[in-house]
Order: sequence, then structure tokens, then C-alpha cells
Amino acid sequence: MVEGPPLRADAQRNRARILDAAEAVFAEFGPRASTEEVARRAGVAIGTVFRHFPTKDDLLAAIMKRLLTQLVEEAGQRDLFAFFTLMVAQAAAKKTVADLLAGSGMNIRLPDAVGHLEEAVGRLLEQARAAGVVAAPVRLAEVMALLASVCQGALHGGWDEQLQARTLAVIFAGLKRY
Amino acid sequence: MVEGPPLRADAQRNRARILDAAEAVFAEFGPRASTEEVARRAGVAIGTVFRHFPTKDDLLAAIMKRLLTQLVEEAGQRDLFAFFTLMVAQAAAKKTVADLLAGSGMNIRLPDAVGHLEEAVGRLLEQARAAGVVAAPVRLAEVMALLASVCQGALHGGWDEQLQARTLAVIFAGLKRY
Amino acid sequence: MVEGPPLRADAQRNRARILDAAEAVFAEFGPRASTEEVARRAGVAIGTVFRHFPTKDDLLAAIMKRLLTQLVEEAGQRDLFAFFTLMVAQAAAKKTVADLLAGSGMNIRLPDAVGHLEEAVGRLLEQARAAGVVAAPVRLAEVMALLASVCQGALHGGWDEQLQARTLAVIFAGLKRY
Amino acid sequence: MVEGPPLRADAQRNRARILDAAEAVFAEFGPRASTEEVARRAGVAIGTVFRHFPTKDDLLAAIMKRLLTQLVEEAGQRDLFAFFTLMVAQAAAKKTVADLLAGSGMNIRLPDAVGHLEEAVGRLLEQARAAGVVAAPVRLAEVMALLASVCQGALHGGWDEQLQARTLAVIFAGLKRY
DNA sequence: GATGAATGAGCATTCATTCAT
DNA sequence: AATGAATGAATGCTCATTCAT
Repeated sequence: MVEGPPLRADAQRNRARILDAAEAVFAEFGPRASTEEVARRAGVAIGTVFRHFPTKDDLLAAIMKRLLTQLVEEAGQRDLFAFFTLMVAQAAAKKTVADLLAGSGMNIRLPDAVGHLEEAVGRLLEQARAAGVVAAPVRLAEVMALLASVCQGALHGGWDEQLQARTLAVIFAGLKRY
Repeated sequence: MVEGPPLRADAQRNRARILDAAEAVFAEFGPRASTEEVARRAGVAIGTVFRHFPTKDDLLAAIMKRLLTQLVEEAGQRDLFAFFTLMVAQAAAKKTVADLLAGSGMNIRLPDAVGHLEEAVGRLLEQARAAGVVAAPVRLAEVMALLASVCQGALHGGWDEQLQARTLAVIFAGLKRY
Repeated sequence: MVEGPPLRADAQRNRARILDAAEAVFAEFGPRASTEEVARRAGVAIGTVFRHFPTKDDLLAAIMKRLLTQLVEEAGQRDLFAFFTLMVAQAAAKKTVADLLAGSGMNIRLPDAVGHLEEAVGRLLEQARAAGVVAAPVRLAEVMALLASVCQGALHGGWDEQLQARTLAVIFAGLKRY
Repeated sequence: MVEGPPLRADAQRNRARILDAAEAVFAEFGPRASTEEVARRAGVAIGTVFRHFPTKDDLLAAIMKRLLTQLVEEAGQRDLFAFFTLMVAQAAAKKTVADLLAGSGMNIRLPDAVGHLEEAVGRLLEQARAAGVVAAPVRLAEVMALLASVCQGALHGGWDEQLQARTLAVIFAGLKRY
């Protein structure tokens, strides 16, 4: 990985503001929101956004990476079911992750960040299996698939807490007694 | 529902061709595909598309309605698990349904069509419960939620047949032993 | 060559106005002039320009083709020296031809149009040789090279009539007594 | 000419590096190359470029001046025909001179430097006339015009050595037997 | 003096929608 | 009813230039 020189303090501040703004804007309007809107909300000129992220896809990828990293950290502090529940609860707030993990037309590759999340979930899965709360034949692939699916569903379906709980209950039951 | 005068024969033919073209185009490129491309594939002029569907959203809604109607018919001929499996398998082919059920930025309301689908699935659920293959406390709401979620997941995740089968297996197990 | 259906009358009128405007604008400001300026001068909206010429390069190529075609016609009615003189005299007015023949960074290929011009000059050269006013060993390649060079020179140098005449006199003398 | 205080040693070094970089960059990409690219290749920050040359045109003018000065020196060591040949051969390498002598959209005035070149060529012309290899009535103006033209032609036309030789042969013959 | 981040006007291009033919 | 040309707001991106560090 090529690292440039450390950013100047003001540049670092702007980079963070842009990422925050982008996360909010894309969460609200989806990845089709305009880069201008991101700049406006970050309080910088459009050129500044493009200096930090040469293309819109770079910006989206950066948000994704940050969100996924947060998720990996959160995974370290929970069991599989709790993590599942957390992700679903946050899905709406993290519209961007859900949408972009899904790949809505953007050219974004995040093998590393996604890989780390998969590893983290893998660890949770092993613990769950060891604790006897997930059946032996359940593999990581379908757990990831279910996770992604339910996040999408929650995100777009606008589930209330009840519905979310009942839907997850079905999945958790299935994982336990596969 | 307000019905205008019956369409002229050629107008009716054009309407159908536009819907077919739109289904194909949006399935291939997603809802961001241009209306011009739809017109081109339908072999009509762009103005004709807009005469039949005053906005792009109207066109998308019309496709959705048609697809949902087909789904309702297919639901009548299957049991719950088979219908689930069919929908997931078709998710990629019907990118539009999945995306738009999800509401990717478009302003589309289809209460009727979605309602009919929900009723159809409700009937399958009752049959499944009666047959003892779905646990009593499982409600329609979470079944619909799971259905929508897994379609989204399959669509965007590019699942192979194996993964699809294993993922559905978890859900079916959960429905049975909730 | 693929020919679409014949253009509607209004479209044909606009196409011509755009070409005229483009010729004038690019003659005045060079190929870097904005497409908006062309639209403005043509009295059409920017979208109309892009409907007729999907990229800026297409527009530039179209101008070039038209100008080169005119030149070929003019070549048919003159002898070699007169044609040389005419082209130089028009160089400034046809800045675009000169600049783009030179290839100022644009991605334009006009093999046909340029080829036709070369053929026309070739015919003039043969006549001149037959008339004994051009030495036998002079080839078409260097005549074209001189033609292009002197056009560029006249264009950018802002020659007055005297200078133009004296410069061409040197070249004509060289062609005669090579 | 107004001279400021003498430059600090590092400033002088930077000025030279910027000019070298600019010459290379503009030779490679033409005058449309970005000033950032020049800074990058010079190994300085963009601000430094603009401190030394307040506008891009100033930078281009400075390169021109340096190149023209070199040409004047080279003129002193050659006869007219050799100088002509040298310039044409170098035209591609010195894209910038050719382009900017031509004035491709930039606002650049270099009366002094161009004047010196003209004087140098004037001396070559007198020597050639005295040696009887250029006809008496040939004036400096058309010699300069031919020089500029052929440089432009060679530059943009991508002539090979043969074509270059044959084209110059016509001009030299014309100069001799005007 | 040097640095390099920020600015913002400007550009090519797209596309839903309108309307004259 | 169909056609397809015209519209023009919007978007991603560039780059000369300024100015805080």
C-alpha cells in the first residue's frame, strides 16, 4: 500500500468533514446523490472533494471502508446473534453500506474491507457453534448471505422493531436447528 | 380506478411492446437505464413512451405491477417453499422487481399489486401451517420480509445454486421449528 | 456508410446552423472554444448540439469534412498554383482546418476527406507537370507537406498579401526548377 | 527591463528546474498540459511555480524565450540551409516553440526574443546571398515565414526524414532561383 | 521563500420531459 | 396517435489561481 506524506491538519479536518457529509448524504439519498450536495453539506468547495477523492466512486469506496471497519470492531464485542441484530438495526442508518455491498451500479471494489468483515463474522460463527447455538453444518457463506439479505430487507422495507425481531427469530431458529 | 376510452389496437400493441422492452432493459441495466433505450428496444419513438407512461416512474410502476401479477399467478400453483425458491431463482432475471420493491430512489406506490401478492403468499402460508411444515406462531409479515430480503440478497449477491439452496435451507428450517 | 432516415426539415436547418456557428466559433477561438458558445451562436440549446454531434470531436470532424469537401471542389476549378494561393488566402478564415489537419490534441480521424483532397491535389500536380510548370521529380507527398505548412504559417503568422505572395513565389520557383 | 533583487540560490535553482520540466512537459503534451504536471515533474509544489511565473502564460513565454535564445546561438554556427534543416528536425522536440510561435490561444508576446532570432537569420541570409546560394530579391520576411511554416508542418505532420528532405529541397531550390 | 490545500468558474455530456410536425 | 427534435437543468470532473500554514 502506498502511503503519501501525512496530511496537513486542515486537510485532515476537511477529509473527515467530507466523509461525514458523504455518509449522511448518501444515507439520505442513496449513492445517486450528487457530489455537489456532499460538498455543500461538508462546507467545502467542490474542488476540495475531488482533491481528496478523485472520483465519486473513490468517495463511495472510502465511506464503505470506514463503515465496514466500524462493523468489524463492533463484531469483536458481540456474539453472532447480537451482531446480526445490530447490523439490521443499523441498516437504515447505513443505507450506503447496504446499497453498495449490493453493488448498485457503481464500480467499487473493497475486497480487503469486506474480507475483514467476513473474517470477523467467521469468528463469531465458530464461537456460536462451540456454544451450541448454531448447528454444525451451517457455513460462513450462507451466514454472510443471510446477513446481507436481511440488511437489505430491513433497509428498504422500513421494518419496525417487532417485525425486525420476528424476522430475525426465524433465521436464528433456522441457524440453531438446521 | 378511472378507465379512459379503450385504446386503439395499435396503441395497445405499442403499450405491450414498451412494457416488454422496459422489462428487458431495466432487468439488464437497472432502473437507471435511459428511457430512450427502452424506446429504441421497443421500436417506438420516445414520445410514444411518454404518451403511454407520463413519467419514467409510471413506466417502472407498470412493469412492477405486471411482474407482481405474474408472481401471484405462480403462487397459486406452488407450495410456500417452492414459491420462495422460485422467486429467489428469478430474482436476477427480475432485477427490477427486487430493486423497486426496495424503492431505489424512485417514487413508486403499488399498494394494490403488492397487496395481491401478499394475499397469495398468505394463502400459501396457511396451507403450509395446515400441513405442519411451518410453525404456528409464524406470521405473514415476517414471511414477506424474508421473501423480500432473500430476493434482494440473491439479486445483488450473485449467488450460485449451492449458496442459494443452503441459504434457503436455513430459512425453511427456521420457519418449521420457530 | 450507414445512413439513417432523412432528417426532418427543422432538424436539417438546425444542423446547418450548428455547423455554421461551429465553423465561425472555432475559427475565432480555435478548437478549444466551448460547445456552449457554439450552441449560443447557433441559437439552439446545448442538448441540440449534442443530439446532432454526440461528442465535441464529432462536431469538429464534421466541420473539417465540410471544409475539406469545399476545398476539393475548389481544386477542380483551378491550377496547382492558384489552388495553393487560394488555400493560403483562406487559411485564416479556415483556422479550424489548418489547426485540426495539424491535430491539436483532438481525436479526429478523417482519412476519407483528407484522402479526397490529396487525390484532387494529385490531379493538379499531374496537370502542372504536363504543362511544364512543375519539375518532374516533385512528388505529391512534398506538395501536400508544403501546402499544409504554408497554410499553418499563414494562419498563425498573420501574413499580409505581399508577404503571402513573396513566400509562395519562393515555393513556386522551387517547384518549377527543383 | 526592470530587474528585482537577485534571487536566492535555491530560488534560482527552482526556477531552472521548473523551466526544464515545463519544456519537457509542454513538448510532450502541448500547451494544454496542466501546470500541476509541470510542478510534479520539477519536484516542486504548485505554489512555487506560480511564485516564479504568476500565470501559465508567463511560464510559456519564459520557455519560448529560452528556446529562441538557444536557436539564435545555433544560428551563429551554421549557414542558412543548415539552420533551416536543423530547425525542422528539432520541430517535434520543440513542439512548444512551434505551437506558441503559432499562438495557439495563449496570450504571449515575445518581441525581443523573436527579434533576436530574426536578426540572426538575417545575418545568415546575407551570407547566403553573398555566397550566391540565395537569389538577390529574396527578403528576410519570406525566409522567416517559410521557416515558421515548415516547422509547423514538420511538427504536426509527423514527417519522416525523406519527406523532410524533399520538402526542404523544394524550398531551397526556390530560394536559389527565385 | 516554499508548500500544498482550497477555491470555483468552466466544460463535456446525459436524460427526463415537452411540443411542433 | 405517433414521431423525434429541442429543451435545459444537472452531473462528474478539471485546472488556473489564491492563500493559509
